[in-house]
Amino acid sequence: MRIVTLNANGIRSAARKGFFDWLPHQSADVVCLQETKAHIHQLDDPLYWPEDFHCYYLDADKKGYSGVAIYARHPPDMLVRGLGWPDMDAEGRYLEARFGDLSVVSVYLPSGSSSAERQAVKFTFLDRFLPHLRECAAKGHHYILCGDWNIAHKPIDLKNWRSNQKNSGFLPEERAWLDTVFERDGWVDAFRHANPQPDQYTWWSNRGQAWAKNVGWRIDYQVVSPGLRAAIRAVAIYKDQRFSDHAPLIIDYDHPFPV
Amino acid sequence: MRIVTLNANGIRSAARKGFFDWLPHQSADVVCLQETKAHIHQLDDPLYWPEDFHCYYLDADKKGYSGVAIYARHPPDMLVRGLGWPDMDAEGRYLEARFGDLSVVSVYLPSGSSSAERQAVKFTFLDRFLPHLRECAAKGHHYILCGDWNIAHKPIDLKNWRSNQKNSGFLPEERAWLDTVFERDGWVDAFRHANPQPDQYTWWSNRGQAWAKNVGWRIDYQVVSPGLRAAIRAVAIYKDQRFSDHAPLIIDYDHPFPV
DNA sequence: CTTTTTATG
DNA sequence: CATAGAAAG
Repeated sequence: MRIVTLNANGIRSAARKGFFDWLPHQSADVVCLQETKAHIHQLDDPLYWPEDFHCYYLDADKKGYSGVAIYARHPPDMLVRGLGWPDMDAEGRYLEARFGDLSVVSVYLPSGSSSAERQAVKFTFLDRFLPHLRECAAKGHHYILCGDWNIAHKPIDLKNWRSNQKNSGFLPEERAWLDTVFERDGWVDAFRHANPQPDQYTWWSNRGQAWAKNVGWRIDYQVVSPGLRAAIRAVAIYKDQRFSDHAPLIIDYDHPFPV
Repeated sequence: MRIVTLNANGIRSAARKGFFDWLPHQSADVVCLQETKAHIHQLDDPLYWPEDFHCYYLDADKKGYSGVAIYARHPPDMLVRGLGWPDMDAEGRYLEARFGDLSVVSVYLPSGSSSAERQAVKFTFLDRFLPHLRECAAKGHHYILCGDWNIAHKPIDLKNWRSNQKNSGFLPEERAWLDTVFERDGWVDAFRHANPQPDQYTWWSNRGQAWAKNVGWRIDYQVVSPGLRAAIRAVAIYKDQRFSDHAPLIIDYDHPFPV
């Protein structure tokens, strides 16, 4: 079972850069996208409805902003649109597809980098999301939460950790929150579980020479429930092409895809 | 004496397209620009202050909107900024440089194409500009009024005159106003005086294949006072490079440049 | 620095 | 269709 996640930074921009030429060659079972930045009526081109997938979009109310999607090779038994939080759901941040005993989620956590107000929104999301994760855990089935969590967990997860300790995305409170998710509650950072190497990033600023110098952050995750830890087979960050300021995170699982 | 006029559709865009590489080779005495679309503090690059010229900018209050400029090889004796009409002057539409017995003007008449409200503004400008022209004529010295008048005068001055009779820029009232300027008041359309050929345009829509098919309009003029009629020596519309959706209009006059 | 809007032409 | 600005990341 192969799952691909990508913050597209505009699905139409990613399309122009060849994402939909690349995708059919990935043998993906599920594809999770974040920051589609489009309303569904702007995606009438068949390009945005790739063959062999069942495609679901959840848009923000605001045009050109946020938005998540899931493409699934097999039709899900159920689709969950949003978290039941009207303020966050208006921003198109959470889409869940249930396949038998497995849920795959495409989630886009708020960025706090643009203002103190947006950082407060991010903290509010974190405050509410932890109980949500605990409800998921209590359900007793498998979860794979794919997406842009907008937090680098540890110093190994970004190039310049010292200078970023006061910047959104590597604040002590944000890191402590991820500690709780991974270390107390037992969720698994699938990429890091399989790859302990440094310099493994999924996002590079567009400013300066960040990409050329690999000055990046690992803020995109596949976070899996404890029962899937042993099923993590292979992990990869795809950097041969650039569809976005983020790179696709591709993970293979032994767990059979429920059909 | 050579005078060049161009609606730059953004002086920074025209710069990217090589306007300031081309300009030094033109032996221009005066250069008139319209739609600079920049505030002067955004033009600190020396590129925008070409050597061998005295450079004057008149900006609109609104960022990125309208704005005119004059570059003069010799320093003018006097510079007139605006027409004394606060509403129009806030839009950066009129800059006059006086050299001895000659005034050279860079003028950008309002476009009416975006709304009925803007068409009303255009008509208001026309209503006030005719008395202004008569005041100029009464002064008894020479005038060369360069710029984008946003009106094609006669059917020969645009490709599709029949279908444009209800469109701003070729309305009967606008054409009649130019009739008054040229036929009653005796101002001279210098390009047409020297070149009676059809298909001589200075603006082409960016939509479709207007440029490739030469579906254009002649809406940029050098309008000269009657005493300069006999001094019109050579006229040209420069189309070898494209700096803008408008083309430079270059006219040589026998009248010696007053220094 | 980039994507996507919006206003304007 | 293109320029430039605004909002957001």
